Parts: sequence; C-alpha cells; structure tokens
Amino acid sequence: MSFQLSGSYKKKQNWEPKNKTTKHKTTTETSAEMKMKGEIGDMNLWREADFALNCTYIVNDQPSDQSTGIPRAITSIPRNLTFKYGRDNEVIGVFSKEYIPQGTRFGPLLGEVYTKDDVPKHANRKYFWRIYTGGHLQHFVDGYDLQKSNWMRYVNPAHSLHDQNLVACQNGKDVYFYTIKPVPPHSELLVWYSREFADRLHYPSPGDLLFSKHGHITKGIRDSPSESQKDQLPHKDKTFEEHQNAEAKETKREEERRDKMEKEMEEDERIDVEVLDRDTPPVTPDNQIVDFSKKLYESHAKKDTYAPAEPSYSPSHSLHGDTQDQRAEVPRKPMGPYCCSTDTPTSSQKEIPLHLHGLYTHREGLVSYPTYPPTRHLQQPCLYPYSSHYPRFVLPQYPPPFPSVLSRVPSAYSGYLSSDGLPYPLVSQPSLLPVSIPFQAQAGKEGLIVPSPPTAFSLTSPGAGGLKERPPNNSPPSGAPATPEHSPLPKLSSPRTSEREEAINLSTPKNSQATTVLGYKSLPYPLKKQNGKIKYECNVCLKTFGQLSNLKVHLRVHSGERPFQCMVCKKSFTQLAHLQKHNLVHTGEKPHECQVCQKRFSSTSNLKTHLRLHSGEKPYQCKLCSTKFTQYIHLKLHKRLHSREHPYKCHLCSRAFVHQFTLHIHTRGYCPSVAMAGQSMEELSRMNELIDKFDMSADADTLEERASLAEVDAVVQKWIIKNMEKKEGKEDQVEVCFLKKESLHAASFQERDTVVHMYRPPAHLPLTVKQELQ
DNA sequence: CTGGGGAGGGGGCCC
DNA sequence: TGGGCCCCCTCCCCA
Repeated sequence: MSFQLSGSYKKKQNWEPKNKTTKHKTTTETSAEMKMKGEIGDMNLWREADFALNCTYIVNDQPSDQSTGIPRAITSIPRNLTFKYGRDNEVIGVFSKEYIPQGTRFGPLLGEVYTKDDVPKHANRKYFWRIYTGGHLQHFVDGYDLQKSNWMRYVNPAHSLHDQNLVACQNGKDVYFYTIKPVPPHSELLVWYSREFADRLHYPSPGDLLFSKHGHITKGIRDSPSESQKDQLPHKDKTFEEHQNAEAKETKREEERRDKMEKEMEEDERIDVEVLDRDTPPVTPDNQIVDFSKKLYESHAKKDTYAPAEPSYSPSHSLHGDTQDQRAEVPRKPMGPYCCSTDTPTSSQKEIPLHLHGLYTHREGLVSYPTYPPTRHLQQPCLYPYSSHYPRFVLPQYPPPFPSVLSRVPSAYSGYLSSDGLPYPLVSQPSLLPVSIPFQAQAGKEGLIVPSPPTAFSLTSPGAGGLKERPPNNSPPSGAPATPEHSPLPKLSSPRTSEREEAINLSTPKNSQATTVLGYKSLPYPLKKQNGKIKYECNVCLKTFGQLSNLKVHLRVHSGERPFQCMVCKKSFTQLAHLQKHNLVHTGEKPHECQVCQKRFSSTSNLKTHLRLHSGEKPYQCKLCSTKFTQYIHLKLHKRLHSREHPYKCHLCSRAFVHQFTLHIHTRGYCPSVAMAGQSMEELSRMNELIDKFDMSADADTLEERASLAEVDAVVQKWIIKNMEKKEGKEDQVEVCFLKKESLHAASFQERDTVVHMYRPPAHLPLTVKQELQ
C-alpha cells in the first residue's frame, strides 16, 4: 500500500506561499494555514506542531509519471532541488538548486506503510520511519521501495548542528522536513529529527550529545553488540584514546540516564521487541536492489574508505591516511563528521547505509556498543555506538526558552539540559539568526516594529532592535550566539528620520496564552505604513506591496513556485495570466491589432512597441551620440559600441572607464596601485569587474559626470539591487548585494562571501566626487 | 549594426 | 482575499 498524503496541494505546485489566515482543515494542512508565531530562535525547541503551524512555504513533490519507469524516488524531487550523483550515477545527496527560505516544508515522506503487525518478516528496515499516534507506534513508513518512496529517502542526515538545515517532524501521520535555516543555492539538504521526534524514538538525545570544539555533534554509532567498545578503541590514535578516557565517566553517566529512561518507557518496550527485529537481513540483499544510494556506498566500502569527516567535499577534510586520490573517491556520506571510521573498518561498518535508515529506535542506544575513532585530523570523539544498519544521530537539546515548552518535554530530558556539563555547540544557532540573504534591510530598522524578525521567512533584519524584542527567556544557550552580528547583515542606507516609514504592529497576538508559549506571534510578512497606507513587505527583497495577494504572487519570484503549467509544452509560470498569454503561442491567436497597419500582435505590449513605429516615438536615447531607439534593448546594444570608448583613464593602472565617477570609484581603493595592504589581486580584479559593469550600466548613464558621491551612491545602490534581483535564478549573474551603513563611505559591495567596500573610507579623501573634481 | 517582432516576467489595479 | 486583467520591462531572435 502506498503512503500518500491527501493534502491540500494536489497539483504540481512546487512552492506554495502559505496562506497565513485561512483556517486549516486537516492536520496535514495546518502548516499551510497558520501564521508564523514564535521566534526562529526557538526552532530547536519547537514542537512538531509548531513547525507545521509556522512554516511559510510548502514544497510539494513533482508529480511522478509512473509510466516512465523511473522510480518515484527519483522523479519526485521538487524543482528547486536536485540530486547529486556519484560516479556510478547513484544518488549521493539532495542539494538545493536555488535559495530556499527558512520555514519551508518538504514532504511528506512517502513509502510503503506497514503496521506493527504486518511488517514482512524479512523486511529491510533501513528506510523505516516510525509513525506514532498518541504516543504509540501506529505504523511504519518504509522508504525502501524506490517506486513507492520519494526523493526524501535520499536526504542525508546532518553531520553537525552547523550543517543541519532540515528538521524531520511528524505532522499528523506524515513525516515532513522543514528548513530550519535558509538554504543557499547548491547546498546539501541535511536533516535531523525534531526534538519531539527524537524523544518519541527514545533517543537519549541530550545525554548522548557531545559537542566537539568544532561544534559538531558526536553521533552515536552502533556496531555489533558482540564487539566490545574497548576492542574498538583506536589504539593508534592516542589523542582520541585520551579523549575517550576523559569522556568515560560522562559516557557511563549517560548510560545510567538511558537506563533510567528505559524504565520510564515501559510502554514502548513492547515496541522494542519488534524494533529489534529490524536487524533481520532483508530478503533481497541491498546490492540487488536498484538503490542508487547503496551502490555508491558499496563501491566505496570495498575500498575500505569511509565518509570524509567534514561535511564538505573539500580534500582538506579527507580521512586520515587517505591519499589525495583516494579522497576524491570517498563518498561524502552521511556519517560525516560524526562518522567514526577506522583505518580498517569492520564489516559491519561497511554496511552502514547511506541515508536515513532506521533512525527511529531508541533501542539502538541501549546496548553496549563499541566506539570508533574519529577521523584523526578532527579528533572527533565518537562516544556513541552505531548500528551497522541504523546509524544514530542525535541532535542537541537546548534549554527551552519558555517554561511552558519545557513543561511539555519529558522530565527525563529536562535534567539534561545544560546540566551535564557538556558545552553547548559553538556553532551559531542558525535559527536564531536572521535569515542570511544577500540583501537585507538595515539593522535596527527603526520604523519597522513588527515583532516578527525571526519568523520562518522573515528576512527583515532585527538587528539590535530585533534582539531587544526577544523575550528575555528566549536567549540561546551559551555557545549558541543568537545575535545577528554573527551573520552578515547587509544594510540599506538608513533613511532620514523624517522619512522613516511609520510601522504598525498588526500582529498583536489574540491568544495571549499562545504568546506565552511560543513568544509573541507575528505575521510572516512585515507590515509597514507608507503615506498612510499599509504595505506588505517582502522579506527577501524588501519590496512593498499594497495588497497581500500581490506580495504572495511576488514571493513566487523568490520561492520558484510556478503553479501554472502549460499542458502543451509543460512550461510553467508564476501567474495564470502569463500562462494564458503563453497559450497564444500555441493557438497562434493575436488578439491585438494595430489600427494603423492592421498588423496583429499577441500582446498589448508588443503592439505598443509597434505603434512607436507609426508615431515615430523613440524614447530611448543614447547620451553619448544622441541616437534614439524605439526599444530599450536596442539602446542597450547600441551602448556596447560606446562601451569600447573609455575616455576616463586611470593614470596609475591601465584601466579606463566610460564615466568619470566610476574612474573615481576605482581610484578610491580599487586601483592596484593604491589598494589597501592585504587586499588580494583576485579581490581587486573582481571588484574592478564589478565597477566596469556598473560603469557601463544604464544606471550609470543616468548620472551626471560630476554627480556627488551621494548621488553616485544612490545609483550604485539601485544598480546593485537590480543586479541582485536579476541574479535570482540566474547563476551566471553577478551575485551582489550591498551593505549600506550610516556613512556614505560605507556603501559596499558584497560579492558572494566577500565584502569589500566600494567606497573606501580613507580619511584623506574628500567626501564627494564633486569636491574632488573641483 | 539596426530595427522589428515574439515572448516571458513582474507588478499594479480592480472586482 | 484571490483572481483577472492590464501594463511595463526585458530579453531573444532574426531580417
């Protein structure tokens, strides 16, 4: 039997901005209907229902055409995701194709459904997911069958808190993955359980968590119970051994805690009986199943190589002892930094599945397991055992920010919270940070008092102001900085006080109790008031809209959702009107007729352009030669001719510019002759390319040659914003965003990860171009 | 290189 | 509130 969600999104709506106001009808629909509440910073403490309620986007699977013969596990992957394939064309991970906002829901996980009683005796349980109802195991969802499962089976477990970007939650009877932080393009999706999920599985999560200095989670890994831990200690790895000794007491304590928990979980003991059955070898050996994920693993297992220690393909993160060549062949697979590999892995290790196999049972951690050494260069302690079939990863538990949340947590865990002396992860807790995007509002946007900063898709930087609004009991644990200072926050230029938009708070929670539980509620869309009118602000690009529906349509630009598909050519569109217009391509219909020449056009826009031929209107004029054009694109092409003319030459280097002010920008810090010490030539080159691009842009043409620095600055900003918008969905576009600080001199380009100031702040330079030129 | 048409995408306004 | 309609802008292709 196939496990299908009868959700509200039955079409191929890959991304669906969520209606925050509509009442939900079913459990599985709740997430799409409710507004954001609480703070992102609470995410690690969120209950599963909170994720469902608060997520902003729903990404549905691609509809699968079973007739193609391609397994649904492959074809179901949403458009904004892609598989990464190994050498043998096996899936080795799921990656984002584009920016995915925080608070995006994927799923549900699909697969064969088994009740407790009808699990085939020899079923391969590696892909089993447990579904609980009322605290009792109701059934399993088995993602083993490629036809019945979906792409989610390929999502690898997170390697560390830092790497985790998805959290698995059971909502209703389905398992969903939610993004707990923005996922940049080309990033691997890495999932781990939600707190509740882990609790249900009886993972001794808090106690089992040991964080390395690097903030990694030490994953419990279990091997054959017959092998003693001592025997598996890495004798060659003295550092690790020492570490093990140092941790021995703590490990023992954790085992005691687990024992205690076990006693408290008598109800689930019955389940454990059959859980333990999962180690039964499958009827069909894995290597005989068309399972891309396993192929890779097996191929590499033969080489006795294991996953690199760092969640990265970087050779620098290779396993100890690997040659460069070997490293290149090492599959980057789920064990990641938690993966405790040995130089000579055991056979059971070789059987470690690639994906989230059977991560559902607490029993895995309740037997005596050996431990394996970490990759040496990382000195990752791996204190917890793993099952050869069911690697266990444990997420950290943070002290709940709200007492009411804490009260929901089983008491057995409460004592673990920061009480075990273990350090909290040093990684920045992503969920506590404003979403990191290329372009953001200025920090402390005074006019914006919407108390929603850390909502799932709120990209409005709270900055210092946002933090002030954070409830006092919502502070993250030590070591998990919540301040946005740790996240690059490009800022807009601060508007003059008199121009600051008056903000209104329309998100006052109606349910004060809920506020107590999850913190203040907030709308997913910041509201602003401009000229007396309410505006809805896009969290991504800060554009404002007079109507929420417009904003929702706009959000598709960022989400990639294209709900309207042409049935003829399968092309999809963000708006129905676009699809309708597109349909004319197929029908040949041209409804718009030129009244002058009776020529017909498919769109009014094109007719209007055409009418300029009759009217003689040429609105686009070249500023350099006064040539006029009827279409902007023609002017743009024309300007390329002029772009060869660069009359403003830098006397210190060979660069020349179309505009005087761009020459000035160049000479203020990007000429290699005057570049700041420590600035790489690569960076200089990149910035000069950027300056060149601006120099030849239409925006630059709008400026007078003797424009003030403030004027130039404004146009530069405009141009950067435009660039940033264009680059979305276009990988080859210059990826820029900017910082605009209080001072004009702080206007910056941020290109990819490097922030460089377009205007250097050298004190000896005059304030404005004009001043300098005069 | 210029000029014209075709097509897609984003957003505003209105119902 | 969501959908429909419309307009503007942009890009591509080709003569």
